[in-house]
Amino acid sequence: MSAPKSGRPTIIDVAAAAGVSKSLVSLVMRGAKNVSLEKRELVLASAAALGYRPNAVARTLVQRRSHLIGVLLSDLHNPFFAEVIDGLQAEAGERGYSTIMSVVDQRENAERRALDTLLELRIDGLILASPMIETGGITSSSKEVPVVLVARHARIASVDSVANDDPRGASLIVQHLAELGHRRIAHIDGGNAAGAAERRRGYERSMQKRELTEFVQIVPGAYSDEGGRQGIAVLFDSPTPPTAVFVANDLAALGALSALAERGLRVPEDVSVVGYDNTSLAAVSQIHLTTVDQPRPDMGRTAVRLLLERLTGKRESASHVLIPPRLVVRGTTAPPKQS
Amino acid sequence: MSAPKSGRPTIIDVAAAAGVSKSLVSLVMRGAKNVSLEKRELVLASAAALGYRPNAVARTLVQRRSHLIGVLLSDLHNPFFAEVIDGLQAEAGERGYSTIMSVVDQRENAERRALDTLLELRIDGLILASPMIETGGITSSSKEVPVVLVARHARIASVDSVANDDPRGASLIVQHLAELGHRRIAHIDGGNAAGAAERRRGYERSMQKRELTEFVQIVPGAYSDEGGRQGIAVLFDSPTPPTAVFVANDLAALGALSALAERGLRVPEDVSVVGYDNTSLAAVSQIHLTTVDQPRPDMGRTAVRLLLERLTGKRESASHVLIPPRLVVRGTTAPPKQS
DNA sequence: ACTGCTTGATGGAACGTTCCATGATTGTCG
DNA sequence: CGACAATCATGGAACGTTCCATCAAGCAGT
Repeated sequence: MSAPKSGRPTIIDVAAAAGVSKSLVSLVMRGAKNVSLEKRELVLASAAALGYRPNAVARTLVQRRSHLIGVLLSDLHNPFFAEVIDGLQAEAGERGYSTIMSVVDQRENAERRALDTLLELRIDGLILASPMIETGGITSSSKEVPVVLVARHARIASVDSVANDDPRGASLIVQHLAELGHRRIAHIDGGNAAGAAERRRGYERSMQKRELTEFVQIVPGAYSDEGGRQGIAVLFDSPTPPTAVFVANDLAALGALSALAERGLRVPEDVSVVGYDNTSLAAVSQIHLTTVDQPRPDMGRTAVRLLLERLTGKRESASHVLIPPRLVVRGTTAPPKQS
Repeated sequence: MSAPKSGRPTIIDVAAAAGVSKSLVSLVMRGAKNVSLEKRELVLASAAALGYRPNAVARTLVQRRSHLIGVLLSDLHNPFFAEVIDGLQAEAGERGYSTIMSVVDQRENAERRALDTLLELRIDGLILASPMIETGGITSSSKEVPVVLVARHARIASVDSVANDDPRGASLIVQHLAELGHRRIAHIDGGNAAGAAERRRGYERSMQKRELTEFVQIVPGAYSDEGGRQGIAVLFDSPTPPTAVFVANDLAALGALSALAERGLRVPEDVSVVGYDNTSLAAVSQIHLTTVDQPRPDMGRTAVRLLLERLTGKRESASHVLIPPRLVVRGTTAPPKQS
């Protein structure tokens, strides 16, 4: 009630203004119910008048929990993660948690530093949407807070994970193409990028199950424009080119489409092409690529759910969730040409 | 030295283990120089042995500053922001700040809530990469912490901003096309989306300056596939179609390309097309769109720099920075057909 | 009228740091 | 040799909350 005081008003200033104890102000701010209506309104009025804002830092210190979930993101450019984050953020919000994200760039130690920052802020849990981080860092973090890995299969027992069922996605593609009448279905793979091995394996097994083993043809590629181009070069310089190509991901599929166009081959009339990931690129009308969609928001939501199960002590053992993918048929697939 | 104590080790535990005062441990952890080598190593050894990690929450409370920059992001899907964030994060890191991001989704009050969370965490400054937030929210936040607006022109005196020089970008496009020999240069605009008015104005003025006023032709569109398609329909149903089209942004330019292809018009042989934004789409080899690039990482870096100028009290008045764009010539522009 | 219960309100300790004033030990210089 | 710095180390207050034990007042039951 004397000097205007510098800095932001605290609970104590509000208490003084309202003529009550700081404890009571605390109770009101937290919405406790054992407070008389009269005092509650008095306190709220004083708080509003002073422009009081609760200090989450002080609260975190005394409660020893922040209600904050840390998210480490390796790459914002990959539109894949944007939707994972959407789901993640929505689920966290509904459960009373906020998320704070740290994006990691390519520089040395950036991941380590970002991780330290998050852990020093005393986040309650950590979600890693980062394929690059080394296993050592993950396990050591998981000693301090629960950790969930997204979009990457984990071998680590102390850590939960949510990933796409890549073999299943590959099998959906083979099924679609086979049902259209294709038999010469080739695969341009993604090298050793995340999920590439699983997609390759899924393709192979699915071909075998359909007794198309003799038509299995895998050529090396990469998750890039160039990777797709090279794959097409190899496949269509051979004496027995395929009638359909399953390319490891959408970006590579675009490269494949370009390379086919340059060879004068029409899609889908001459060759069918399928990608993987259902990136925004695939939906563009000029491209209109048949591909496989992963329910990305679901993956984010599931990650939060797994984390909270650990936080509330509902589960002790690691849980590894596989999310089923979905085929999205667009304009790059059709029955094979009658020859 | 007695019971193992539950919870994480604190500075006091380290002090006890090393047989020194907590103040000394604090000095060592902060890298102060008035500490003997002997004690420094002793403290570091104990800290490592206990697995001590500094608690940023306690530090923030006593220092009354968090060294945290809050970033509010309206839309992760727009690849535009991904690179802004890259620059932002890099610059902040170099200046000893960490960033925490909150992504806002479409739900009611989401922005308000995200903003509150950030402010309650006592961030030192706020960067808004969010075209949707209402002006009222911005000004009231700017009373608590310095605020910088990215990629949106501000009329607010208390807030700094960094934006692209859209009129300049538009003029680069007109210049490029004019130098190729085009005179009938049309513009498909972006309605009232961010920057659209500036691009339209830039186009118009630049045409006038080159004495091409009689060829100015603006048709309504939108920042979308469909917007571009509609623009093409209007332009090429007219008796005097243009030889070149400047489309308001890349996505709309894609729609325009599709629509032109459907009409049997070749790009760039029959018509030249230019987009704006240099999104990853534009670089894809199948599209290879001539467009205008905004130095997005620079915009992020500049935003942080503006913020820190305010934080350190180096500047009091608002600063509004315009970043110059750059023309990226690819395969969708060529000299007009001789007719 | 006394006990015990409920409701509403309170003061003080605690959370894990940093900062400040001060203390102890040594070295330097006239 | 005494005074005075310089160097290294320390204890306690403060930061803004929450939590806990406690208390005052009112009320019901016997």
